[in-house]
Amino acid sequence: MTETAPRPTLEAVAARAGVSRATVSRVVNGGDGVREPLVERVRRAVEELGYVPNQAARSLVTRRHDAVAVVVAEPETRVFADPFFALQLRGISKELTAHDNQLVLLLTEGRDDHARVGRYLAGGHVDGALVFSLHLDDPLPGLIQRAGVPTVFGGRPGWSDGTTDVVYVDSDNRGGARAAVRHLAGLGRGRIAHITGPLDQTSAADRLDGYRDVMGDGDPGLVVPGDFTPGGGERAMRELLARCPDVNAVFAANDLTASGALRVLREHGRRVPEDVAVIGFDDMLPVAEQTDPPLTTVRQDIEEMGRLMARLLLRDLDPAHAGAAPAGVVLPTTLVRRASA
Amino acid sequence: MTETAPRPTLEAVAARAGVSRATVSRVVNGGDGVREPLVERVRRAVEELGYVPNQAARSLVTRRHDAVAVVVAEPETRVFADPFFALQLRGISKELTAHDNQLVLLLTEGRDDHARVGRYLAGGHVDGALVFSLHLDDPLPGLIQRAGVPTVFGGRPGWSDGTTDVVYVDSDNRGGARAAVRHLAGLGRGRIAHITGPLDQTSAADRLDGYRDVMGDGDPGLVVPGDFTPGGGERAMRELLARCPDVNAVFAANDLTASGALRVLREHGRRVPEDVAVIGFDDMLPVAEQTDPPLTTVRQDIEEMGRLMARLLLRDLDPAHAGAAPAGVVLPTTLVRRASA
DNA sequence: GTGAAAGCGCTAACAA
DNA sequence: TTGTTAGCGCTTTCAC
Repeated sequence: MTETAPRPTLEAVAARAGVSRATVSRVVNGGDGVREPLVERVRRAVEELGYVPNQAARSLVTRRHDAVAVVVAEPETRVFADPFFALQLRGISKELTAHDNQLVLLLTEGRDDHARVGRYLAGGHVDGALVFSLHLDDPLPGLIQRAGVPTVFGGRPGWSDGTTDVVYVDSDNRGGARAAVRHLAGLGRGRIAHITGPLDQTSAADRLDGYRDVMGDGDPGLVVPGDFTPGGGERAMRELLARCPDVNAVFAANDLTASGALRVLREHGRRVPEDVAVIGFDDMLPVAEQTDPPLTTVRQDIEEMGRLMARLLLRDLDPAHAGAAPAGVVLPTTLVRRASA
Repeated sequence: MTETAPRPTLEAVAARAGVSRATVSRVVNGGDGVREPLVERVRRAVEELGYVPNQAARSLVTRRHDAVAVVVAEPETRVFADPFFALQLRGISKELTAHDNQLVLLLTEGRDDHARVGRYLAGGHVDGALVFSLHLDDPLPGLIQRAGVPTVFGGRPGWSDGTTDVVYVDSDNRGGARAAVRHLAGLGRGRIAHITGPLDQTSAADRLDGYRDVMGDGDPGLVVPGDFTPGGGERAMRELLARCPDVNAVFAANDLTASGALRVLREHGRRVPEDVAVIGFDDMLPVAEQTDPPLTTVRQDIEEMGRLMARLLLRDLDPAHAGAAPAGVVLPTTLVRRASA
């Protein structure tokens, strides 16, 4: 409907400035090696004509796209139900924007989409990819690596055995979990339970490992499965209360889980933190600050993770830094004390 | 680091299949008007060589990109704090994917970004744009329209006076609000309050209008400002209780607001719904189902809104439908009864 | 320092 | 139906 007015080309700018196309091109791309007065003339012509380079034409010859794909596998709605994804995306967006790169979002939910994403990446539409690999058995990461596109993963991929050279950014889930459990122990709690996340995700598995680092092979009945949702937290807490009525502390795999647990504790008349101390994970503000009582939790800087992923990828893409990629970056976590523990 | 193997070109495929480039091009783009045996030969050559069309070269001549920008203005973190945005994005993504279009995400947060987005859209990188215009005074929509890119807005833009031909998708905020308030009235409640959203957003303004449609010019003290957050809901509810202790029903501008109100009501020993009935808006499952008691609310199908936005834009982009764009589409809302009213 | 010219890989007239 | 040819708008040697 809106008729596309024919946009001015390099040619037009060159004509107006009274120089060659090559000179205009040079000016547009930084202006090195062009004498000041000419630069000025060209700049003015660009301005007057409202010239904007045709990216397709440029990509055709440079083979760069200044675009990065962000691949989000979301078999479950959960990915969308918490702000995690959005925050990370924001971090990524900021960093890409700062380096004049575009963000192409690829949402997948199933086998068909995998093939599509593989094709797209292999098709050379983008310079690199940022991939969120949530599940241990996700075929996507492998597919993507085969596509031969420089990639940075968000969260440690499950199959990363440490020897392969995958680049990823992760939080120190294990260390954070340890800090949480130690804090509970330091409060004098002897019966510390853990409500896990879905253990096919490395983040959940790592948090469980952290718990075990501190607790050793204590009462296995104190570990109950959750799924990162409030509902899962409720179910787990009920089970816990039934099985180990003497539990006096809970380390929940994330804040949402903790909020569910909190609700059940209240229901059962257990005071928090007096009777049962509770710690979450994430420090998702809208959750952690709104619970009753406000949640002590392990904070991870999600937006920073996103930013870092983008930074790593762009560096990898930059010819100047070719091949200097580290295997993985793990961001620290910090314990945020509120009222629940 | 990963060396890009030189990808095969049309030329190569043509050579291998023993046909001309034009024929290969035809086959690759649908294969109309090419005899079956040739189609077959070309297909095989494509397969064997692993040929993938170079999108840049194609765009250069077709002036199509099969890509759509999604512009999200998010001056506030709030946009990210609830799953609204993510759901809409998902709907958009699904629809675009189904039509082989890519999603370029443009997140903005401030003046500088506006200019950047304007430049990008004017630069002809994408075929169209989907824009979320949240605030009345947002300069972005105007900027974008000036860029001359076909655009569909998410939510009625504030400046849309109904006469201009903006294309947008919105929920029936006003009708939904009316339904909610009528329901409360039908419950026999005489003192129905409204906690508003930020009134510089059309959705919030429309909900207030809906409330007024039913309540007329009743006690103005029953309308208190909120901001779509739980905290805002708490503050508003406290104010309400202080000002109109006889309030026996609350229509909150969204679920988050309602959750805050609920908390304060509980604090004050008011039973819900016996003493005060409460209705929210959105039917954000993680919120509405988790409140105590579960929230009666007005549901809007957010994912469908996203899908519809994409569909409208793609139709507008399709030469076959040129210029047949409707002004705005308003999706119905439905009252979901749970326990709070 | 600047310009001329040769493509990048593809599509779309136009011929055959 | 198939092939030939002329660009799309840009960057980039290579002369000048």
